Amino acid sequence: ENIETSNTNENAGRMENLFEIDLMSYFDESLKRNWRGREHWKVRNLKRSNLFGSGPNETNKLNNPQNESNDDNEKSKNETAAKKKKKQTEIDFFAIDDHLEETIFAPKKRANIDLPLKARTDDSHHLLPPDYQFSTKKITRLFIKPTQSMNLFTSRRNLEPVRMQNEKV
Amino acid sequence: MVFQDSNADEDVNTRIFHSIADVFQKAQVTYAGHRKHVAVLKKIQEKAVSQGYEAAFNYWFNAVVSKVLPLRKNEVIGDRIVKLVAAFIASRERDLNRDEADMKQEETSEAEDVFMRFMDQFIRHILRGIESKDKNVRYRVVHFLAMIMDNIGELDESLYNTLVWSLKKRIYDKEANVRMQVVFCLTKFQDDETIEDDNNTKDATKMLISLVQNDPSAEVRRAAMLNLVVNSKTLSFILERARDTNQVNRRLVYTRVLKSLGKQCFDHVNSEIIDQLVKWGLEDREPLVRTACSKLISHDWLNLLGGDLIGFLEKLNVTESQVSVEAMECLFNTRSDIIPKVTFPQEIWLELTVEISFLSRCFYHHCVQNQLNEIIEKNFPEASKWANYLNHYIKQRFSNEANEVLSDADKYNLDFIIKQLLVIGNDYDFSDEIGRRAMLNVVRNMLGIFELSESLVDIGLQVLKSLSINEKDFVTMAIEIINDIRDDDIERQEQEEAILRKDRIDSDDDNDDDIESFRRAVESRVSGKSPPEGDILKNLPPPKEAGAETIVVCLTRSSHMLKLIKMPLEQNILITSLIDTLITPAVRNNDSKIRELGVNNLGLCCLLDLHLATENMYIFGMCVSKGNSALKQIALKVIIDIFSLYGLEVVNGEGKVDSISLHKIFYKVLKNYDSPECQVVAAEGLCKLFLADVFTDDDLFETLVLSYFSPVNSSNEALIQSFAFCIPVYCFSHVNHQKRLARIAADVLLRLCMLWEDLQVSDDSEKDHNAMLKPNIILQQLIRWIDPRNLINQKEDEIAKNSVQLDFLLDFVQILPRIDKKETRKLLLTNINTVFITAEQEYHKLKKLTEYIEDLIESETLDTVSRNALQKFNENLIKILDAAYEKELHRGENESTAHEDRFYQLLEAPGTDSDRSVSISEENAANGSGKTNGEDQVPYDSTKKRRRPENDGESTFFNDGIPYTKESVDVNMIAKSNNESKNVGFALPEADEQSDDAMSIDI
DNA sequence: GATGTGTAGCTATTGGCC
DNA sequence: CGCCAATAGCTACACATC
Repeated sequence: ENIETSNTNENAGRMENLFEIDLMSYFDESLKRNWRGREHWKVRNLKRSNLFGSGPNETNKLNNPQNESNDDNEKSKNETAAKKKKKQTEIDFFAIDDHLEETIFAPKKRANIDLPLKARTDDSHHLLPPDYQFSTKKITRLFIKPTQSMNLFTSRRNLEPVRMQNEKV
Repeated sequence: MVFQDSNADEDVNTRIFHSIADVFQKAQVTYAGHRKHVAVLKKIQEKAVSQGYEAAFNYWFNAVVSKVLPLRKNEVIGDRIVKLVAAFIASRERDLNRDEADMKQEETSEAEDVFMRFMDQFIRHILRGIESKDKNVRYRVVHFLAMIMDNIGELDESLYNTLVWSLKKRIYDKEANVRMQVVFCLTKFQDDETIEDDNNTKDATKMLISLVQNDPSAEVRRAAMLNLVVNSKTLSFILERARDTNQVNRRLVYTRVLKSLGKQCFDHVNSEIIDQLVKWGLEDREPLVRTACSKLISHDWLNLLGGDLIGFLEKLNVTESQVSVEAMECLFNTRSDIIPKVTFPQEIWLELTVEISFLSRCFYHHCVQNQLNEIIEKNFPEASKWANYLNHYIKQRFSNEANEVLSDADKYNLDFIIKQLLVIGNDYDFSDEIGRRAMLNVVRNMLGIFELSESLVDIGLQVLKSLSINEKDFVTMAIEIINDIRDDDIERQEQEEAILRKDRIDSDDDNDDDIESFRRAVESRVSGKSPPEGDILKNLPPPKEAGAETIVVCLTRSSHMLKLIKMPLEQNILITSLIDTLITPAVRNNDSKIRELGVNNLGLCCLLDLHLATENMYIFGMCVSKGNSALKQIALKVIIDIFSLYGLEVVNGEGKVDSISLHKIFYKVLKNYDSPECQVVAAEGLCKLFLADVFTDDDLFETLVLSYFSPVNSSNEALIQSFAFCIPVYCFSHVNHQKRLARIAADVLLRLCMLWEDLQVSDDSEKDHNAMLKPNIILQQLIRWIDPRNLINQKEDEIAKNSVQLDFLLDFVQILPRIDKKETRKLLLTNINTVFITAEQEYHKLKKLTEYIEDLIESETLDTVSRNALQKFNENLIKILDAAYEKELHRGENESTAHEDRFYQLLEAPGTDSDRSVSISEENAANGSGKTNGEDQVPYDSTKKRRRPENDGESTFFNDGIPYTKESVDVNMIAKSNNESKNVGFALPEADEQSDDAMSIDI
């Protein structure tokens, strides 16, 4: 009996550990592009799990599959037509258009064709800030005893001194 | 041929036109036949010239080109014609050069004149469009120019000036594509300056340098980067792009710039920069950049150096390098073919250089990682020999003559070599007892060396631990080393003293005194009493303790030792005595360095014993609130680590520090932007503690979130990045976490909006303006954080039922009227449609929300944008509401009718006052906290009420109306808690009372 | 300024070629 | 065997549109 229970405990612990590690790498993976924070976070990150209707409109679409296919056909037709139009327009170099140059060389008047002054210089020189490489690993490590780390996700309210990792220098 | 001789002027004219048009007509369709087309054009031109119709040719040529100018970028027709013209011009110029080479002087000058006239008028013609209001025309003009730049020949000076002047103006064109082509043009003007002229960089180059840094378009910067001439002045501007915000630009530094630099790179770029570049490359967030960098190192550079790894390490300046470990790892991993070629002959171990020792360390590590045991055996000696080698270098470094013989650089290098040997030793196979003992001896002796550098102490102790039988053995040995150092010092002091006295005594002719004073000195040291005064005057006071320097040395060793152990304190008397004899006195010491080390040591001990930690929380708290910056930071780390380990057990109890006091300390540190480093520690630490559910206080969490958005912290990169990582991890890791944010989100938003509005009117220029995010961005961010779809471990139906965003919206619509400016409200309202609402959510909440929304639509004086957004939202909401109603009906049928009745009531009497006053919070109290496993002890409702604007003054932390400024932490709370409990609080004096004296506390 | 579409700049694979 | 084009597929960025 004893052996068995200890085994199951061990397994449970192992599972927990796996779970913890999984979660850690999940967050590291999904947040690694948001490191600059604030205005630099991008919408594309953490792709919404579109497993199910991701919005109120979804129901409508599901109700009218026929319309959709029709739309699709029309769309594809329109698209190809538009593309052909764009690509097919040839220029008639024989036609003489006296007004062409008047218009294309027309003085700019007031139309501003210049970059606004404040956009011409940038204090950051468009360079990335130093990357402090925050990660679950960094977060879980103790500050003054980096060889020891805590569990974040499992064992809420923690926290036995878990996992001593001797790290190489 | 289309045109033939004709007498009629008009006729020739039109024929020229038609001929040209014909070529262009055909050339626009395909690139095929361009060579022929160019030839035809040349023929036409020659014929026209020969007939005296040169001007006509030029005129019609311009005319057809004009037709192409309005074509936008990537329009193939435009591209083809541009290429055609460029090919024509290039061909003409080639002919001229060839003729010149063939010495056909007469013909050449004539043809050259024709060509120059043609170019002159053609360029003048297209330049007419360089400031066209049509961006496409501007684009095509500069496009033409860029393509013909190479073959432009010699220009008339006035035209040259006009051209340069026009281009200079266009580097600030609104359109990035125009600017990009201008860059291509400008590159041609810097060609002749590869010969460096020290103080006279060409205008074109200067402009490109400015553009490479300042242009808002990544593509323009890229163009400038790739086209700048490479010389000592430009190179740093080019290489700097390894940190460009644009991923492609970063990558190109490695795949293009550095690659093509080849060997020059090592000759002209100093090692610090190379190291930095490699570090940036290998640590980049983008895998593509990382692979580009590793490819550069492991293929291009390695081949360039002919596989010379030592040479490579020299280039990196290995002793100073930050990335050499990663670089070597990358090399070994991507080029496994070099592994068998690396060998370490026996002789080498006594002739190590920094590079070789480092290579061996990385190589050893790689072999261990990949279990290449044969290779290890082949190259690395057995343990006892290894110990000898190690000892060889230690002796060399620390022998008595060392100080005279070795330069500082020598010592530095020897330290480096010793470290590498120790790192290898740490992983060595010590199953052979003789080898183990040998190594143990060497390392033990080394650790006893007074002058040993801290990094060697660190790795030395690690090796010692690897060599020890068990942790107790390790601690025994380590403490023995520490005690020896201390005793030696005391002994030395006593000897010195004795010698001093002996000198005196010798002159006094008395020997007995010596022994007598020694006895007294020992006595006083033991008893702690000072000797009688008369003796002090006579003799030097006997030392009770080791000197300051020695204490530092001991504390350094003990802290590195404590870092490595996990055995509970109660099993280890030795450490307890270490605390009494070394650590506690250090904490009380007046020397700040010693005190910091002491606190650090004490902290490490606390991590081994809950009781000790509890006892010392007060001291650590005092250190944070009173200490200088360094001490503050250490103590803060200790507190956080203790909490991380033990949770709240260490506070809140008889004789314990109460957690509110500690909260207050955290607030204070978090808001003290005079010491940003401490802010970061506090932020990261608090995030940890919240994540581990050690802390669950809403107000403290709100402070965290406000810190993230607060403009005063905008320049604290580490803080921002810490939050950018931690807050989402927190929110997405548990429903309760997300709920916590949702509870405070509306309040956060309100405060920040008010702050933002204040900033808008204050005329503190644009800096402050940019320092803060716009409210709509903040809202988006908040909404994202509380989006249940981002939660981990959630099933679909759970997500659909989750109503945190709905709760937030209910708060949101209520704070909305408190935002003064219509503009701000508009910014917020346009984002309302991103909120996640489903029919699975609680019906009454949905219902309530529609009422609020409809109210908003009716009552508010709204601009169209907001109204549209609201109406769109409302439409969706109503649909969902209907669906929810259906569901509710079904459920009602199955379960009880009590609910149903209520819903009917709600439906039938929408919007009546009585209905509205059925407060949401009532429901929340029931639903909000009931399901939370009791983790959220604060009932949803009460927190919320407290936060309602009307009650603001009572107990919210930020009752001064302006969010997050200065001293907005309330003192009441602390005072209150102090009165209530017997807990120990911190008397926190104002800043002016701070002094180091406050630190001399007794335990 | 949110949105969808288009594009540049890659990577990886294939098959033909010397 | 390595080299090259051609091809498909990918993502972050740029552009267009309302």
